Amino acid sequence: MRSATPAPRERPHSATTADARGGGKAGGDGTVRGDDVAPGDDASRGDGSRVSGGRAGRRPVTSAAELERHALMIFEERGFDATTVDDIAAAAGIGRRTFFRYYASKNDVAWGEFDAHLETMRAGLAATPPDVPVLPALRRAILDFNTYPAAEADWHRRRMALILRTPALQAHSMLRYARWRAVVAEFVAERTGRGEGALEPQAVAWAFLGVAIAGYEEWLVRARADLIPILDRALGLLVDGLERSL
Amino acid sequence: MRSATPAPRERPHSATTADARGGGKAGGDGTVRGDDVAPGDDASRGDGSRVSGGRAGRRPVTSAAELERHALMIFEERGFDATTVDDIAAAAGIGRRTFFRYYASKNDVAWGEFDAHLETMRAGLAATPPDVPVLPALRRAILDFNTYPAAEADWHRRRMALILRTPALQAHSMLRYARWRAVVAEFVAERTGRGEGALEPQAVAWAFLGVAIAGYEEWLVRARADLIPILDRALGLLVDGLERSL
DNA sequence: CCCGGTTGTGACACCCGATGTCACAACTTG
DNA sequence: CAAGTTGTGACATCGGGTGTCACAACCGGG
Repeated sequence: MRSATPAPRERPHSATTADARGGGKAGGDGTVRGDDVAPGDDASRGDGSRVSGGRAGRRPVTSAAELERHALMIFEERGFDATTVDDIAAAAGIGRRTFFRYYASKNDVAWGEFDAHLETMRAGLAATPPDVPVLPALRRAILDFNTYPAAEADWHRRRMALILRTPALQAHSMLRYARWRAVVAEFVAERTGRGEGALEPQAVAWAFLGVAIAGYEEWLVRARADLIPILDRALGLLVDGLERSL
Repeated sequence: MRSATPAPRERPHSATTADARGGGKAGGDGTVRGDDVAPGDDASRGDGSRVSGGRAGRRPVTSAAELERHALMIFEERGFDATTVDDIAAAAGIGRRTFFRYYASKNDVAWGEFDAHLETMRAGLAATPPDVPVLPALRRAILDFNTYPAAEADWHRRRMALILRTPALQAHSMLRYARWRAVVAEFVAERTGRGEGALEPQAVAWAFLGVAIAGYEEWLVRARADLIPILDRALGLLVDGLERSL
């Protein structure tokens, strides 16, 4: 889901991209930050064969996933705040302006294709048998939502560590969380026959979001632990009642 | 707590402040946004009497509270994003740079003296009799924390509406919430004998934060409702157990 | 093989939030 | 009045984000 690198082609006329500095009214001397990295270290195709799937127009130079990889590595190496968009763009071999066509902001890179993933949770909740009570249904759906193939576990951990430990990203994540909560609230509203904006669905959504994040933070602290059991314990606090669990 | 306007004095040599535009290398034509508003509409003292409390140095031209008032009004009128820091500074009759000496960012204006207020909650929790169970103690403390004098109710509503409905502020608020959660978690940790960073204290803090915000949102929707009963109902969801309340 | 339509990129120009620096204003105390 | 202290304003600079426009690269069809 995360590695769909499009068919790579060799880059003709790539001479200009080295000095790809956007913005900056400053007529200065250049301040070349990133070095001229090849856009992808994937296997390069020798011939100029046409592999395009009948799609019109110029082929993308990179992909959102590849940008995300570059960005995450630089973030980890230099820190999120100290990394400029130009750094990421240069590392990916694209211009600054192009970066913003893949991601709306520097913050958004960290979350990748969260929204698409979220849709699967919505669908999963909608498909829950009606005889499963609301809270256990949520518990199950949230666990599923956060279940990743083992191969991606390390990647996921690094991504979440970045998100949950960088203040700017913590803040920005609120907007993602809002959509996540909307999905949960929608389900609770439908199940309990209340309006989606009513207190109970919203409160439940908030509460589940909160304990889930607490679970994530616990997971990040425990070096080699599995996420799911911890998350399950956190969700259990709500499902079984806080009082009984303290 | 919020209205401590310092003794106003007439402003000598105020001629320059009209064109108080900071930054901007642009040698453009000016783009004068805010009009030259008087810094405070409070009663002006005629004589130049010395009322200072023995404090050395130049007296502040304005105050954080006054800036907050100006800012909130402009935000409501023009929208948060469309309001520039220069607008606020101009309205308050100060320079842009001076604004940032009162508040670290445009976002921070909205929250005012939240941190100071938070300390009282910490103290209140610490002073809770040990025979009161954890969850009811939290419920009580949170209600107290959000109890404002009736005179400030409208002000508080407007402030929270701004915060909870402006994406940029929603995001930024995460950082305030983190400190709020830390206070709650500290209390729970002490009561339950766990580490402050352990899963349960953090989860409880998150959950209470969440339902409290849900309560606030409900309050904002209901035009003339009181905050406290709604908030109490939201907190009750956790204290009494989610399941029993759905 | 050129031609128009489509899609992606790069350069340029700007806006605005935020920060460091420094000179100067205003006030207190001696 | 001089010296020390505190607040303010102007200047310069950085970096994220956006609109615009020309151009590149690919498609199909004539």
